[in-house]
Formats: sequence, structure tokens, C-alpha cells
Amino acid sequence: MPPSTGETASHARSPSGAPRRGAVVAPPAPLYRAGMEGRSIMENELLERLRHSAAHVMAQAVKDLFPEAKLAIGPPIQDGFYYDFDVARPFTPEDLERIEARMREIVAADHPITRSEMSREEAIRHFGDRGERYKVELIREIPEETVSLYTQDGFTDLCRGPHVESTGEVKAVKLLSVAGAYWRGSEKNQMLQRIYGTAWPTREALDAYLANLAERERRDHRRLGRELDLFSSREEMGAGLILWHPKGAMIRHLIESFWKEEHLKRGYEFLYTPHIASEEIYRISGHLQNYAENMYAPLEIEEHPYRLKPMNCPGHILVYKTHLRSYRELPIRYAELGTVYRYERSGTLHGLLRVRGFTQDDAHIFCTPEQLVGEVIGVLDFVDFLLRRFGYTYKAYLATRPEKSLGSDDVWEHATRSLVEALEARKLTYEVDPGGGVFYGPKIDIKLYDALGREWQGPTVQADFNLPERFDVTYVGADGAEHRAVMIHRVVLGSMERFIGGLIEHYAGAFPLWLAPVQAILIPIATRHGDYAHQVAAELRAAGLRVSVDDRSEKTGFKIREAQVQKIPYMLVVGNREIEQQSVSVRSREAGDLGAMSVEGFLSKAQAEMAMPG
RNA sequence: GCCCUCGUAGCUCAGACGGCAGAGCACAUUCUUGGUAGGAAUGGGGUCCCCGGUUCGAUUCCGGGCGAGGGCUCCA
Repeated sequence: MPPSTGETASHARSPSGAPRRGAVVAPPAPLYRAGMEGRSIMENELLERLRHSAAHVMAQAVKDLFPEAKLAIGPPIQDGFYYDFDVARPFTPEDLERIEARMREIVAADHPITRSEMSREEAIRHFGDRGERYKVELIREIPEETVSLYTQDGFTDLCRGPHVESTGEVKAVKLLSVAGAYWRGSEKNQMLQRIYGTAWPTREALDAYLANLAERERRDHRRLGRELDLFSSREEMGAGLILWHPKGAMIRHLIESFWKEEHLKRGYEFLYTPHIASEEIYRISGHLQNYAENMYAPLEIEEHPYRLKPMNCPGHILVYKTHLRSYRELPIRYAELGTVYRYERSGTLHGLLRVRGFTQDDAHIFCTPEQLVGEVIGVLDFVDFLLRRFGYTYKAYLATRPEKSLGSDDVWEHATRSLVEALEARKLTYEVDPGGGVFYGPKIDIKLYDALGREWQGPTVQADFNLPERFDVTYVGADGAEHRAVMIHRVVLGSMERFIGGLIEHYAGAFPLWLAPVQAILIPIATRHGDYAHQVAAELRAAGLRVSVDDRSEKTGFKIREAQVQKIPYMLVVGNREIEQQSVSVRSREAGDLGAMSVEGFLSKAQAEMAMPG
């Protein structure tokens, strides 16, 4: 079965849920650490306890203000907590303010939080009498005979604990948002109202967190995409379909060119495969049987059903199969910037991060079982090289055999051991994700960390035993007999859409010189300096720089402001002095005015900067 | 797909009891030629998301749809 290479699997962004386990390869150096990494277990426990108590304080406040509200669950989560309530009407922002005000009173009163126990039957009666049907449902599923309860100020909640000693310890808390959430996460159940909040040990920590939220908002790739004129999506075009504007397309072109060069250096060959294909190919691959819900409905072409391509692998396999292959040819590495289309539910679409049409930086490696380790090492080397170029740090996970899976124990054992050997050869620490593999083979998942310390789904490397069987992918060995080839699916960047969406936020729109769509802008002081500006621009362009000229009749300060807002790395101011000295006055986006230098001087400075990217 | 919120100029957003539609930025023209983060004037620009209903009259109220945002679910 096809790989859920990067794009389809997992979350668009995942600052979510539980603390992440596992070792960090190179410690991220974020402005702020979003997750639990970097804190001691003790600190994490304290934070969880605090946030759990904050959830109880909120629940009490809600019950005080909305006595008819029914309590569901209210756990601590990364950076905060939530609590789900069953209420007749949804909470409004004004309600949140009232709830928060009531919470402050409860905190100020510093009520002790005490633990007690009840027998199950007693607890069921206790909550049943109060109409708390969700609590009753929870208690019924607790195997123990006694359950624990926590009480503050006459408000009692079923809870495993632990909690802080008193409500006064919940010092820095803020309610953030309200959202619908299903009871127990199932669409079939009642929709509840979930209030999210955040809680910290000190006011300063809360402020730092809120500042970080504001920074995320400032860096939002959808906002920057519009402000920097990089891309758009339009209702008339269709949801989840991206239009790349010249500047965004330039960034993409630069990344794709870089990607292609580096693939050629590493022995990959390029393929192009069609965007639509006969249903037959997807019947053979098994997509039709197993992936249909992500595929678009068939198109009729002369009475034959065709489908939009959801994955690239079938095409690559067909290319492999056009010849009888010898072991001497292997490994064969086919790469394609392959555009695929997958159905995503409307509610899940999000900017560039979750779309319906996207281009994967896909590759399939066909090799012998003996070559598997070496090939995986090669991919991991490549991953390391590429991610470093973009300034990401990362962490590896090994996903092993799930319960439902294809293939013999031997084959799984061999493949899993190969992946482990590769990880160890690369000296990568990794976390095992038991049973997290796909049913056709184990995989290595790489998660990366951006400048804000957020975690993103990164490269995946997957061994596949299924497609080689389905398509009968073989090679002739040294013994003259046919052998089953091993296939590796891998993406490094994931998809161009998601990767660039992430990069925009990672760089906050200020792309490094080698990726900046406009690297330098000439700013003539007065109209009469325009000719010189155009002349310098032509010189720099001839040397390979991406340069524009702002020859509008505006004041210098205005042009500088605009170039700065557009995050153009260099502004070259030219007036009488520069013409006389045949120079440019250089202003850097980061460092401000650098003074005058010759055109060649600026050129070699820029070239040096591009030679050491990242 | 589900819940909530939102949809007014290219963008960001005001607005009204149901009675000729507003600002800033952007754009055009003119003036200005100014040395490192916003010079001035004038002007053009609207199906107030779409369809239907109520009404003398709907951008405003009601219903449905589409789209966006925040979540949930799915994707492990």
C-alpha cells in the first residue's frame, strides 16, 4: 500500500496534546520552547498539576455562572488546559470574560483543594443526583472499586489528580478560545463546548507565552503570503487549491532547482508521470481498495474510468518494469516533483499546510535486500544536509510493525533491523513508535523544529513489501534467478506547499539571501538618478542577482520603508555621491545602513553570503 | 463532514430603526526631486458572498447554499 508520505499523514502542525518523548538530535535554539522539551520531568509535573487545577477552577466558575452546564472532561494539555461542557447555548467571548473574572475570585480566595474517595456506587449516585451524566459514564468505566475526588470551595469533581494545594496557586491563567468538541472525540456523540485556557506559574511566564502566540500570529504564512504577494487561493478556483504568484513561484523555483541539483549529485534520476491515470493502475496498486476515500471520483474518457493521481509510486513502478532489471543496475533511484490530488474534508483545509492539490518531492528507490541499509543511510544523510540548509533541527522516530500488517516475520525483521542499522550508522538517536508503521512496512519519521520551537511533520522513509508484490517488481540476481526487489518510498521536504508554508513561518517571511525572490532593490534618490540605478541593476542581474529598481517619484524614506516591509535583504541607495564615485550605498534588512561600496564590492559580498546559506 | 464565529472597495476594517454606502492603505492623474521606516492634492473604484422568503422598501430580519477562521473528526 502506498506510503502516507509526509503530506497525507499526521498533522499540519502539531503543537498539540501530550508532551513529546524522545531525544532531540541537535537541541533547537528557539526563541521560545513551545513544548515540554527542555524542561525537567519535575517541572513538567508541576506544570501539569497547575494546569489541571486551573481546569477545575474554570469548571467551578462555569458551574457558578451556568448551573445547568454538565461537566465532561478537563485535562491539562501542552501549554494549558481545556474543559468540555454540555450547555444549552455556546459560550460567547463575553461569557469567557465573565468566567475568567469568576476564576480570579476563586483564585484570590485561595480555597484549599482536598482529595477524597468514594466507592464507585456512591460516586455514581453522587453525580447521578446532580445530573452529571458524563461523569457517571466515566465512573462506570473505572475498574477500581473506589474513585478519587477533588474538592475546592464546595465544588467537587471526579479526578485522578494530582492537584496543587490550593486555588491560590493558580496564579497566571488566561482563557483563550472556545470550540466545539465531540464527547469522547466521536462524531456520533453529543457536541460539547470546549474552553481552552493557558496557565503558568508566574505572570512573566504567561506574558512570554502570550507574546509567543502573538509572534505566531505575526508569522502566520497566510498573512505573510498575502502581504509579501507570494500566493493566494481563490473561491473561484476552488478551496485548497493554490495559486503561486511570481515571488512565491520564485522561491519555489529556487528550492526545486536546489533539490534537483542535489538529487543528481546523489545518483537519482528524474521522472515525469501523468496527473490522471486509468483506474486500472490504482486497482493493481490497491489504492482503489484502500485509499478510495482520499481519491476524487472517476472521470469518464471514452467510457473508461480515469482518476486524478493521489500518489506517484505506481507510475514509478511502471517505469521500472519496462525492462527486465539486473542486480547490476540496482539501486535505481527515481525522483519526481510529483503533483498529486487528494480529497481533504473542507474543515481541514488550512493555507498552504493542508491543501487538495500539492507537489511531493517524492522518490522511490529500488534495490536488493542487501542494499537496503546503505540506501536508507544515504537518504538520512540527504535529509540531514537539506534540513540543515534551511536551519531546521530535527528528531527521528522508528515506527515498527503494526498489528494489522502484510508479510512474513522474517521480512519485517530484516527491514526493521535495516532501518535501525541505518539510524545507528548515522548516530541518530531515535524514539521507537511501537506499532506505528504502515501495514506494508516499517518507517522512519523525522519531525523538525522551527525557529519558534514548534514541531512539524518532516521527511519519512518507508520500506514497502506490498507494492513490489502487487506489481511483481523483480530483478535478475547473480545466480540468474528472479528476486523480489525492495522498494523505499521517501519524501524529504514533504510537499512544496507545506514545506514553503512552514518556511515562511520559520523565517517570518525574511528569506535568506539565496531564497529571497528579490535580493536587492535599487533606490534612486531623485528621478535623475534613475538611469544610473537601472545601469547598476543590469550589472548585478548580469552577475546573477535578482534585482529590482524603485524609480517611482517617492521620497527615499518611503521607498526604504516599503522595501523593509517587503523584507528585501538589500536596499541600494544611489544619488549624486554614488554616481560620482560609481558606488552604491548599501542598507541591509537586518543591520541597517552599511555605508557606500563599489558595485563589485557589493556583488562579492552578496555572492559570499549566498555561498554560505543558512 | 460536524459545532461555533465571520463574509461590506484589491487589502484591513467601520457602519445603520429596515430608507441614496464609509475610512485608512492600495490604484490613477497632477504637484513635489526630497539622502536611509509613511510628502501633498485630486480622482476612479461596491451585486454590502450567492439564492430564496418577509416587507412599500433588505446590505441589514428569516431560511438555504458557498467560502473563510477556530476546533473536533479522519489521516497512526
